[in-house]
Amino acid sequence: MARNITPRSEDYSQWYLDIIKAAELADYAPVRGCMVIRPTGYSIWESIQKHFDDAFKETGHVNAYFPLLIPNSFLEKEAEHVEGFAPECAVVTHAGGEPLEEPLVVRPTSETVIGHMYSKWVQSWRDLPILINQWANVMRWEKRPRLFLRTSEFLWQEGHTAHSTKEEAMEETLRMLEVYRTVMTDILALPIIPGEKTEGERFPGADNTYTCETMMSDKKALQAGTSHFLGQNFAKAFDIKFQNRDGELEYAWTTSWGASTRLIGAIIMTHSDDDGLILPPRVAPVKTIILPISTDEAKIEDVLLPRARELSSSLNTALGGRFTAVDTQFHLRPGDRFFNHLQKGVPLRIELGEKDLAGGTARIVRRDTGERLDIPLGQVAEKVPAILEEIQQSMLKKAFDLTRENTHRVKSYDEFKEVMGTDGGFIETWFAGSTDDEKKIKEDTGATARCMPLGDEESGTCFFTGRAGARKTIFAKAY
RNA sequence: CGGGGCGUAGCGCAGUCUGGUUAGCGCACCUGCUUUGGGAGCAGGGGGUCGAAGGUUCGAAUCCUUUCGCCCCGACCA
Repeated sequence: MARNITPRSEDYSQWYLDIIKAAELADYAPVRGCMVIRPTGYSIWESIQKHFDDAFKETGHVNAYFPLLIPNSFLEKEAEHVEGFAPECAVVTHAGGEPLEEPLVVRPTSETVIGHMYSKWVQSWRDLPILINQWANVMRWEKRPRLFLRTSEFLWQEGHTAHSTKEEAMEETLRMLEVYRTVMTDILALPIIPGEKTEGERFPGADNTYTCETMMSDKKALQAGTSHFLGQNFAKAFDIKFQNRDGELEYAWTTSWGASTRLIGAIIMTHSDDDGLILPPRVAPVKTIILPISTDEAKIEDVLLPRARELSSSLNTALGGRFTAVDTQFHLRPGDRFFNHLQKGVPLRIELGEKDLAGGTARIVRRDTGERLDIPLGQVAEKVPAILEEIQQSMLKKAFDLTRENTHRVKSYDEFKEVMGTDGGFIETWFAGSTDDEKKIKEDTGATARCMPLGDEESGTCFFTGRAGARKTIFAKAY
């Protein structure tokens, strides 16, 4: 048992923070709400980035970089946008030792500056679509920060596209939602429910927002990524116009979509246990750690280390990358070395000691189940990929099962309140209420409308208003 | 911004109510020896302007005033 991690059942928030500390993922920065992402945490982010970036490239997007500072006036060009973001913007008022003529906003998101640039770049229908993504930091001054889930500065990617037709922009919005769903499910092993946001939960300035909602192990919902159909709102605000095939001027249709370092928080809260982090193999920067174990220094040098390096090399070949590391912390005793990698969530630990060598095997220990296997040395490289894959599938299934088991169907508000007051979790129901109705429900129960799941075109009777034609909606308490 | 906690060694804390030796304990760290397949044992050692600033007093970690910060719970949000 870990002695530096509060049990999850005792204090969920503290458990979450303890894991981040024990796994050395992040640390508090001197400025409130800001965090330092430590090397172990950052390598997870790099892995997430790689999988998303590949998926973006496969769907025809290219990367670019837009500046951190945005003229204050840009934000004000889109009424809903400024209303939504102004309260949480950090503003630069001085530079070069003098007050600035116009304050500069540290970007909370980049729709405005990108809209400005797109209007310069777009003249003809031939200039469309523009399919650009950027990896960047953004700043939103949060009242109540939490490591990875909500920090004042965070890292993310934001895709920004412009299209000549509404249909094409809507297709792009849903395509990228599906890209998110796929990577989050297949790589991060998160049980994603893709859906449409209700009006009250929309991105400021969007006609429509789509989301990937996922359940954490405390049964609360986390918004893991969003894709927005911006209509012509930003095109009109920033004058993104093109001449169509008939020679007429039209406003472009734009989209934007983002996912952030919050995903690391999602991985922690979905998969970890009381011993620390558990990483799904496909996202783990180190998938297997090899620990040579012996008290005999000469034996370590002459026999164990060479065998470990050999094994590491054949494992890397089998896994198609540098995914294996050899632990050389010989100043620590074996127990300390086990816990070190256990807490950091490495999916497989391979112990290579004198006893193993004598038997011609290696001991392989699964992080997710603790299961131990003795495998003949010659077969390790061949068998490990399948074991990792099994871990991946098993973790995803476990997470999906939790979601399924904690999703309740209700028909009335009384039932709704009963469920939220006891079991919690997700509530799946029919809803046709207004934004004010959502506020009332939140005041009463703490739950908010998370999304209206896609692919569910049936309609029913609203549990709150009694109206017919209501849409299937998921409610939950959310991060 | 409201409510509740808390600031004493890297981390976790005792001491504060009732002012009084040189401010303690556990873990971690350093050295040595013994150990070593799931978080070792013994011995020795280093490390503190007690969050900050004022005040009361012969004397303040302790009492008074002000202030800064952090954590948790809410409202706002990826």
